[in-house]
Amino acid sequence: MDHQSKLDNNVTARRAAWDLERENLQQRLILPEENAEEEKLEGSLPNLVGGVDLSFVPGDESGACAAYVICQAPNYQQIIWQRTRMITLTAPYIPGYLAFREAEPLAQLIQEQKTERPELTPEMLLVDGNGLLHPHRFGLACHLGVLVDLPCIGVAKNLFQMSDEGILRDQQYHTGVRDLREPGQVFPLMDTSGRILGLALKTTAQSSKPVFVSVGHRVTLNTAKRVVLAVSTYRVPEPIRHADMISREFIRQRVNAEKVFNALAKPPPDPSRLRAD
DNA sequence: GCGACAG
DNA sequence: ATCTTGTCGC
Repeated sequence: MDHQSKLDNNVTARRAAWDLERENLQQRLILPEENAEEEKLEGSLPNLVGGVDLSFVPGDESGACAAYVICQAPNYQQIIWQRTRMITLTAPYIPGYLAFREAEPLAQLIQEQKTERPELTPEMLLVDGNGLLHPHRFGLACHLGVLVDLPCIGVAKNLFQMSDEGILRDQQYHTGVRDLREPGQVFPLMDTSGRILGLALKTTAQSSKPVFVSVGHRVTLNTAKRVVLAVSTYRVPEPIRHADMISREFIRQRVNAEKVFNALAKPPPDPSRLRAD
């Protein structure tokens, strides 16, 4: 048995276990009817919107920084609460199984906030990744939404192509996206059964590329679209953009501190040794 | 077999 | 996700 097939077996075994775990969580997923009272928001916008993201240590498979921010209306550029944490990831990134790598550490940050500052719990949580727009109809936004039981929206920066499902960058897709002119315009992403799994949404006039919005948990696609648009000053919604910047900066600081430490700990190279032989 | 592949 | 600076354009 060669090395490559051992790796393949590990991935296969992992997927089988994760599929069972996913099916259990999936039973707790709540998807409100699109027409049903338009939820609690009823055309209004949430006052507090949360955002989560991870940044990674360059050249390190498991080192990462998790960030969770809460932004406030009206423009959601103001952060009223934030936390970052260095974490060690246990699972590899396998396409379709992102949640099993990222959901747990993010859920911990959110649960801590709910305990320490329950009054700041956001009415909506934005996640970097997909929700229903997923081969198992249960992406990170669904997974995390169920874990913390918060209304949750998935916002991906790239389309997760699922050729078997009819979600692909074909001619129709390119045409539809090219025709997005104004912020708020969408191109529906439909699977082969005719179900709309998500939207390619143009968030700002400047951005040529849309973001890919899908329902996570306890939210309708209409509300998801409305909220994402409302919290977007730039292409990426503010809460996610801030979580991204904060976690990146944390990593950058940490890597720099390491360099300084190593420079002081190791003896500086002795130039005289270069021609000492 | 080939290409695709959220983060 | 990350490796990476400047550069073209509004």
